[in-house]
Amino acid sequence: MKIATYNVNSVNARIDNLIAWLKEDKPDVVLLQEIKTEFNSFPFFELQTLGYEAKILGQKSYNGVAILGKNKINVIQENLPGLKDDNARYLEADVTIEGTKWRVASIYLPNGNPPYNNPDDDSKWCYKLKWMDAFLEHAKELAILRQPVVLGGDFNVIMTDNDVYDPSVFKNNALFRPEVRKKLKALSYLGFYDAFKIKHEKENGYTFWDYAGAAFHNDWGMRIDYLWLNAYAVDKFESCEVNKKPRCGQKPSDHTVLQAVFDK
DNA sequence: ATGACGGTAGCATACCGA
Repeated sequence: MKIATYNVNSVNARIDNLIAWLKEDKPDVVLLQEIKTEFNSFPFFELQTLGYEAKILGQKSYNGVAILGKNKINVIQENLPGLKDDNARYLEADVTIEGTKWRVASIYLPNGNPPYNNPDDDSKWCYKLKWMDAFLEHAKELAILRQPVVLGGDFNVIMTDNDVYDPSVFKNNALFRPEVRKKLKALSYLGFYDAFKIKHEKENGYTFWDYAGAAFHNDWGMRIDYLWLNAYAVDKFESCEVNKKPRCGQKPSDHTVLQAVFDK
């Protein structure tokens, strides 16, 4: 059983890449971020042809999250409870696979910059902190579920110096400030495990490389996409890998796929 | 200190991302 997360940077601009990857890797559940489209323009048909049902929380131009599955998807939560949010960034569902009901969420956490490039405007930074607080409050509810839980997506947080090609460049960046690192770390105190780090202590695990300046070629990347597992999911957990192939071809997203394999 | 590149809306160029 394979669960993957992929920030596609527009599902319609990426449809060929997405289909090629789905055909090759055949994940059972896919968490998509930045689909950048609403319901009427989402490629439901193309995905159905490959055997995937899709549930989406869409938005025109920006943001938007989706969950794809080979099995029936029951949406549990659209947007975070207790947060008034104009952006489509959170979708949670139950998916039953071979008799086990999995709780999954597709998460697109706010970027939070400026103040990095405009110290006078802290609105986006404050929005990120508020969003993370609402997410952690909700994660406390998810932490008591007695079923496997996988929280995946683009968290827009670089947790350690090892997770970015040059920590000094990102010192004051909203992705790397101590406030957001501390908040994401709190997820582990709630009993969620960083799937990639369980299996890979030393590897950088980059999931994003900027389009500009040959960043991918030079491996100037960062690890900002995560799969967080509760204890029930860890029980079934077998492996977690970054798949760089979707970042290599024609017209790639600036992110790539992070996937985890489970025993049933 | 910052948007090179790339996507969207919509038709020129502004806004957004990390």
